[in-house]
Amino acid sequence: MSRKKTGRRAPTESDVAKVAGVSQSAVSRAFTPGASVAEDTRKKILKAAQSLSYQPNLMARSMATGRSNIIALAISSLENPFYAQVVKELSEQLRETGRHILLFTTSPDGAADPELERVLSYQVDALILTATTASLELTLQCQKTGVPIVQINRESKLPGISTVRGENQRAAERIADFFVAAGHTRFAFIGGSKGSNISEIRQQAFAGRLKLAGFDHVDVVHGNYTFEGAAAATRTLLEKPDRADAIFCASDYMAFAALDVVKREFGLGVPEDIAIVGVDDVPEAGHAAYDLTTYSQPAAALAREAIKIIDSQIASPGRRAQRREVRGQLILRGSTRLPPEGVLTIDNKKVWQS
Amino acid sequence: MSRKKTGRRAPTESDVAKVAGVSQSAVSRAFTPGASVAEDTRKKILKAAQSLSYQPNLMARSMATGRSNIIALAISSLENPFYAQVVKELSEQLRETGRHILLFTTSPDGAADPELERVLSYQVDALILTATTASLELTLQCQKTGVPIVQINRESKLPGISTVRGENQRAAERIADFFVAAGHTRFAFIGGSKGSNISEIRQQAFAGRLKLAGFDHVDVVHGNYTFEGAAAATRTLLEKPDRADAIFCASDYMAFAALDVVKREFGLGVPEDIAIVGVDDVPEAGHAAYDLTTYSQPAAALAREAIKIIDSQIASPGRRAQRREVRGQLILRGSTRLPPEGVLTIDNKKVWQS
DNA sequence: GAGGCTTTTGCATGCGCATGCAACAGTAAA
DNA sequence: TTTACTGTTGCATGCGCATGCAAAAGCCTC
Repeated sequence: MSRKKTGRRAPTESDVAKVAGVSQSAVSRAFTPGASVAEDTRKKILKAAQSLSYQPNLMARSMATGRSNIIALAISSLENPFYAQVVKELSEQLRETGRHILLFTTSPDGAADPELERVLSYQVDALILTATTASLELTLQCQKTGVPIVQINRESKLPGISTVRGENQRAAERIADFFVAAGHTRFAFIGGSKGSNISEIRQQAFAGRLKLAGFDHVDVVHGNYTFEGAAAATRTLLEKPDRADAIFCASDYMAFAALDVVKREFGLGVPEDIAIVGVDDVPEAGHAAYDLTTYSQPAAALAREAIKIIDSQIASPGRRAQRREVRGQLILRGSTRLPPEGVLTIDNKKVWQS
Repeated sequence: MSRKKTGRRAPTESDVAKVAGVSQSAVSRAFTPGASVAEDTRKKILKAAQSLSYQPNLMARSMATGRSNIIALAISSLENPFYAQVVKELSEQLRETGRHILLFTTSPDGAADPELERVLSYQVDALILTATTASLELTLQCQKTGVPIVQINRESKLPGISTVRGENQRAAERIADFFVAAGHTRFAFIGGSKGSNISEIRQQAFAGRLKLAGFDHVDVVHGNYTFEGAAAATRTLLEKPDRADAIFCASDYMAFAALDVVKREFGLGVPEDIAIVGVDDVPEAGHAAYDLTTYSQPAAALAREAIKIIDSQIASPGRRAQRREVRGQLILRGSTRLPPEGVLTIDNKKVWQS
């Protein structure tokens, strides 16, 4: 009876058509919003489809329409809760418009990943990169075929790549101001990888602002956005003779490592001996174990903007690449001491508005 | 010149064929390992493909072959680092065989998610569920069309669903033994959701084993596998008059919440006043901020087994559902006091071998 | 150089769906 | 009743690739 072992193939529109006594195209139209079908026949068709538990074959639909409703997401550092959050937000928000994510985990330096070049084989409607950057080849390919690329949290010199990010410049400056206001005098910065432009922007802004306040030196080390890397970087910092009393970390995740090392390995007090600030405001930053002061970078908003860009690029393919910034704020917790003024409580959170 | 604005369509096999001066089928064969093509023509074709930067259209290939090389992954609780790790492992291991993940984030009770029913529209080769369970309808659909389903870390009563899990029973019993050996006398269990069978298995095994040792009562609360939920559950526990001195949490992530509440909110000492043990051994458990004793459940191995099952089911579709267990061990850290004996140090980690 | 083989190639078709076009039915207006 | 539409339907085709089959081209052997 059955075609082959277990695998009788899934029902197709033709099967439904036969049952409903109509043509295959009628069935197709019944499932195409806005197509021309009489209400009666549509009902008849839907009933037949139901009885066969028919599901449209999206691959075939993609072939016919040239639109797959699949968005490729390339990501590194999934162990960093911030990026896990971004993935979750993107997935949920895309789902609202019936789209789904094809996941590519890559190295932090995505430009070096040949696997990623093959992403276009899947006929994805767009490409989102988070915590990675696109190679030149990939970018050209995408432009040629009209596939929008958006990078979240990584800048790009390449034209044709849109970007979404938090307030890097402003965050770094505010943190510098904040440290100064709280009376700190010796500063350090734990950056991501040396190649990460975002990290460098923060570093420049941080150092620049401190210079204005009369502090010429910032101790800079790199944690490569990993926990172990940041821990090692922190050790380097703390072993120096005139060690910092205020550390700005380029991500919360690295700040957690710094906290671990400062408190447990070196037995120093936070914030008495050393103040630590991160960026992102991941949920863990609010947990008692870390209780980290941080400049927020809302994942949901980043995801939303990225999707908006994609949609606008798909709607009008000629469109130029866009750059968007999402606002955040400095959220005060126990890893820093409070400056004498400027502390407000909003929505049950302490923030700093100098 | 150009077809439409920016979007000149991607080159196809026919385009390559024209350039190489062969037929489309020759091109197809050149890209099909094991197909019959002369070495010369293959080279000629590859060169032509290169010059056009041709990429095969995987949608079309899927249509023709009935195999998409896409695996659907449904997951909830992505904020739990354990599951982030599972995603990462699955992604990386699947990539080695040229397959990719189509991501579905769902609620913990996936069976209630109608969106997930549509997963088969994508013609995925298999379906992996982690931290969720499949509905009956979905299961039937999959069986009908021969798509294997594997659940990671969730049991299933439905036939036809394969499962992969850690040592739930054994973990719970070992932890019970361990608590007793360390001299604890009042026990509590913080479970996941009431519907989670895995959580219940652990609870039963934990309570059962304690009973054997003469302890009849275990305080049970539920944290729904969320941080906030576990924190609330812990508060409930600690407010009781004769509160526990040893808590077993059904996941590390919930254990972190418990630690936060115990230490900061109630100012109790860990492990002096209360010992806490989790399950998973996520990287964070080893971080100084938590330093959690836990029964490990290696994500890489879980992913590997899941993929093995999928492969075997794809290879021989008639195959029955499989159930596999991945071994772990009790890793001792600072959230528990050490029993007088049985403590070994292996690979720089303390484990308990009674 | 002819017959028998193997290897290589092209032709034709199908996968499941969308869609332009023509045929058709139904309705209202003349 | 005829005409002019509007709204529905089916037909035919194409999306890009894989593959069975037959034709063609080599290759060997005698």
